[in-house]
Amino acid sequence: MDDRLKRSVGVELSLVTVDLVILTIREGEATVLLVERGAEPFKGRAALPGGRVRSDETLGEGALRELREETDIDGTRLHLEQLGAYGDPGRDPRGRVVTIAYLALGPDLPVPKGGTDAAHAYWAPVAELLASPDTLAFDHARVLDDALERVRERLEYTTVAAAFCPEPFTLGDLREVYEVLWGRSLDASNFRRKVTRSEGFVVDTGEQRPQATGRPAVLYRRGPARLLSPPFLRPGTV
Amino acid sequence: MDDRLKRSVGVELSLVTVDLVILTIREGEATVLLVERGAEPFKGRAALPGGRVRSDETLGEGALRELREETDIDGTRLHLEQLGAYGDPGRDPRGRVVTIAYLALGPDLPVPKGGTDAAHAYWAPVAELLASPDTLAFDHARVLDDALERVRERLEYTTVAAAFCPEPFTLGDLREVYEVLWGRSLDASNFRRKVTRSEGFVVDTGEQRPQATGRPAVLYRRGPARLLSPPFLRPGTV
DNA sequence: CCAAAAGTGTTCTCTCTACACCCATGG
DNA sequence: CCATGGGTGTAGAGAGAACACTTTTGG
Repeated sequence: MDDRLKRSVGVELSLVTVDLVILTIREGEATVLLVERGAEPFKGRAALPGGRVRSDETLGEGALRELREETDIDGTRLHLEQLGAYGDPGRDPRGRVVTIAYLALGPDLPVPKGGTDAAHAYWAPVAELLASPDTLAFDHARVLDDALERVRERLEYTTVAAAFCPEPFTLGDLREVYEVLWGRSLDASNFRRKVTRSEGFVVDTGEQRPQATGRPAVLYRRGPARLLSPPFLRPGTV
Repeated sequence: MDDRLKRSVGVELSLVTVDLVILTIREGEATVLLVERGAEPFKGRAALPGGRVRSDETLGEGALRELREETDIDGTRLHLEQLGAYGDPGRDPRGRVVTIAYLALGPDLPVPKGGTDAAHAYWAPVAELLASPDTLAFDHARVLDDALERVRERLEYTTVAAAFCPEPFTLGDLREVYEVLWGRSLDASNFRRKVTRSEGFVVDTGEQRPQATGRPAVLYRRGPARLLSPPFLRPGTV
């Protein structure tokens, strides 16, 4: 921090942090990565991973660094986008703390246990957290809520759903992402048409994967398209 | 700021500001409210109105306060939403400054001249600013760019377009908002059907307004609906 | 053969689009 | 009467919803 800045503004400074909402699908449930806080405030409570932004990095770089430090996940392979800023006075008992929340979406990833900073990181089902919001430290329940709504909306207008699937994936895998996050079942045949007719959403690998039961499914990879047009609107929002 | 916080984090603190992108339509052009900066850095340059967030207010309250102080506009009657956080190192020569940008949409408003803080506030056409981005201080050209794209998207999925029209307004007025911001002309009859069939978008007042030329138009007010479903997709995005 | 999931086809409906056409006003 | 913008009607194309039906595997 530049000395001139400190002098000119006196004590009107804030602590700025980044928090990460890292979502994935595990065993048919939307799941978020949490850490157990090791320091006050909220020591011992569950919280979103995050930390202070350094003065020589962008907000996005800070998010990637915290992701690596706290969870040992390489974020460059995840979908990462800014969710918003949270700065209500009183959201942190220490005083004014503004946090920039980031949304990270990825396939089910193993979280290393033991040895590292990430030792205390674990996956938790989103549904339970939203049902009892006081589980989470700070205003993280609200951040999580906003993140989920953002994801549901992103599924409608973009191809990010594929970010949840480890490659290669079947159209059934992809459909499960929508079904879990939207909380409703979709017609498999209409879903197939929608996805395969959206240019650049998925790419056929030519390979197949035998299923636990039923006919083997063709395997796909993520395509180059990022936006869905026309969009894939949630049924029942009308 | 709590003393504990200052001690615990040392100098890793940032200045947090809010910046406002206040958009309106004036004479058929998208227009943004700017101020001439009265202090370094960028003294004398055009910039988005904004300022420091106080420690006892929310980010949104800070945005409303700055709006009032710098432009004398009562923001409670505008559409106000958070756009995002901008915090690249180097965006402010004084050091690390994180700004939370807010988007404000409203009808063409008179800006008071003289006497107040708002004396140096004025409307500027957006097109010229985007064509020569170095006109604006800091990274405000990028913020403005993001704001415009956000607005164009909001027009598709929400009823905010009506926020640009002083009440009561005609469907021609409303259509102009779309045409100006999307940069293309729309079929008037299809537009009418779309709007009047979207429940709660506009409310018929029963009154009429004589036009400069042609048949008088029915006057409407904003309806209670905030979301458009089905959305009103931009033509040609496909 | 049966269950289950993949994948195809069909029909109905709704929306968007384009464009023709009528209405009401000022000049 | 004419130009102009408001407002209505209509035919065609395309997308989505619902659902019947076929295919391909494991058990």
